[in-house]
Amino acid sequence: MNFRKRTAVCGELRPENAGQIIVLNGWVDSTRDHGGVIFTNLRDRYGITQIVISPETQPELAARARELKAEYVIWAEGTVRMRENPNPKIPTGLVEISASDFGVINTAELLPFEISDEQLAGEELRLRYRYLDLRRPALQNNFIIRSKAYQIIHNYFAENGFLEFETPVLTKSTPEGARDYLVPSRVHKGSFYALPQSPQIYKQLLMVSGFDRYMQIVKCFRDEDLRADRQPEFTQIDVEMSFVEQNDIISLAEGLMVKLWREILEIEISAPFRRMSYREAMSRYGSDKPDLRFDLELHNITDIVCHSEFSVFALAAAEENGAVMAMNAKNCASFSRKTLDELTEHARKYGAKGLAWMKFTDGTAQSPIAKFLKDEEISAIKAKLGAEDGDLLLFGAGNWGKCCSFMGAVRLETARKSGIYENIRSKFSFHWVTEFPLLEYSEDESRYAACHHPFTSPMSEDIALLSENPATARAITHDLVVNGYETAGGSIRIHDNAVQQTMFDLLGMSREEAEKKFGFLLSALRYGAPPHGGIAFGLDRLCMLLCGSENIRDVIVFPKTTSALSLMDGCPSDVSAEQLKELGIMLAMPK
RNA sequence: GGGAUCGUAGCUCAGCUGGUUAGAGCGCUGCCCUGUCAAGGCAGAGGUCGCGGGUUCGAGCCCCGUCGGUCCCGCCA
Repeated sequence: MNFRKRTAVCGELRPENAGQIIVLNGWVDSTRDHGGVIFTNLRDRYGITQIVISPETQPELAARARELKAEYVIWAEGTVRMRENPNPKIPTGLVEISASDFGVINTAELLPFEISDEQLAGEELRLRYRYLDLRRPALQNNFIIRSKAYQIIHNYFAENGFLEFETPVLTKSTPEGARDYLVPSRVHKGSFYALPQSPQIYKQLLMVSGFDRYMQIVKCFRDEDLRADRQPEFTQIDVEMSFVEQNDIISLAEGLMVKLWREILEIEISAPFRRMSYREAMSRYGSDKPDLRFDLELHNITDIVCHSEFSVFALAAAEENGAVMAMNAKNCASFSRKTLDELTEHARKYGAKGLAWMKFTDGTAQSPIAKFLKDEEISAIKAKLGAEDGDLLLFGAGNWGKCCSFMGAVRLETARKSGIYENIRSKFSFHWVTEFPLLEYSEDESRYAACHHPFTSPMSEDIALLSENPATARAITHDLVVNGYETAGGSIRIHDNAVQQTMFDLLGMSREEAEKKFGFLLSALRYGAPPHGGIAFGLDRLCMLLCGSENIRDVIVFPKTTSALSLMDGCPSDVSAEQLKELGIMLAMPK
């Protein structure tokens, strides 16, 4: 043993410990040498404790203390005592350790950046040295929260009679959904496993097996481009239940949210959460995952402007599924021309051709399109949107769905630009979006694709629509939206083989193909499948919200960059020719 | 696949319209200092301006390409 083992940690000492002789282990956070007195802050994951050495009475100790550098690992023994000058900024700030001895356990080279939450180094550098960045108290706190969440989740589901399973990671590639990560088989050259996008089919099969209540905290993999809230490998809380209807799944999920927020943040959130249909979410907020911490609702003014002389409005209104949508940005008449241009540019990114605006000041409407609108049209619009002096109205026109979604993007951007965002940072909103369309038509592939996944049950009242007008059929789905993030999603599944076959038919999948890809599931559905459904939570996004972060990398220990690289270990990387040969793989694109 | 933006000292950044020897704060090194906690004072070291090419009498700055970070669109059952 080359060090004195700690008898306390750096975050725990308080005035009541005064007089005790203790030993601390930790990292040198900083040293302040005043000549006549030397202070060293020792840090571990529990906190920071100040150690004091007095050169006058401890010349040998002081000489060694002057050799200490940032991030050395040391042990220090001493007496806890009250400080002459307390530091109210840290929990241990009332006490300090008067050192009697210390030793260096390990030295550290000069770090590539300072371990500090105050001024962050570039993210590229911090990712390259992720193990050092993870020493930062703010990041450590995120993983302490994440760890608490694991415990709460396991307990919650255990208390509710759920069994935990581990489903395979080497699985079968399926045609629907995201791009798969593939793993070549050595034994069967030319064949591949896929890493799971989610354990969807396995959990359904466990229902057929009679396990009734399944849960798993599980890694999932999707080979798609990254975002601030999306990583190629991420963690789901995967849940499936038998003999249930949608309400059972929803209330179970609500119970978990209440418990997480209560036990981690000491915030009481009220359940049941508000529910709205997909159609309502799209038409009122322009998003299937609206942020309901603020209003800025969209209004359909197609009826008011359908005969307008402003041709953009009139043409959109005349179009099939066309619409003119408007939003009242309260008190935003002060937006500059530049800000309005930026909003328009933002709308264009989401497929808008343009964005019209109208400001109300001193009782008059000021707008580039005012000259095309009749007074009665303007006053009808004003009345419908409740516009008053100081308000800014924003208008979008076009296909209803597209129009709603770019206006939804404008809604969020307006919230950011108006300062609404600043006031809602510490708020939380939870709500459900249900009744998603079962299918959406893919222009690219000239066929329907499942909105959720191909095993999602249609609403019973919409089953007839599957043959008449598939695009209008709704599914029994439930998405949990927290602060505008899709935090969980699920559905009641098809437990009837005939309905499942109908789905595959609609997806343009031949009987042979369906049999080849999903035959095992179709078989299972013929051997006594209970009605079942479930939900999967994005654990990383949940943790991000609990940590008050807007970036998923803050809650993933070793994340990838936007280009899916791991800067720390340098993957993905070359493999040897021997490895490739063993797998029967030849590269078509040698570097 | 596309758009925006960034890359200058170990770190965070400034660097004007292209013009002499590229700056600041922090950190680092040395010295001083008895109560700091972003300690303070004095002195010092430290630069392939991401990389490659081009324009120009002259490029950190302009142009083309490329690599990397971030954010977004598409994509993400």
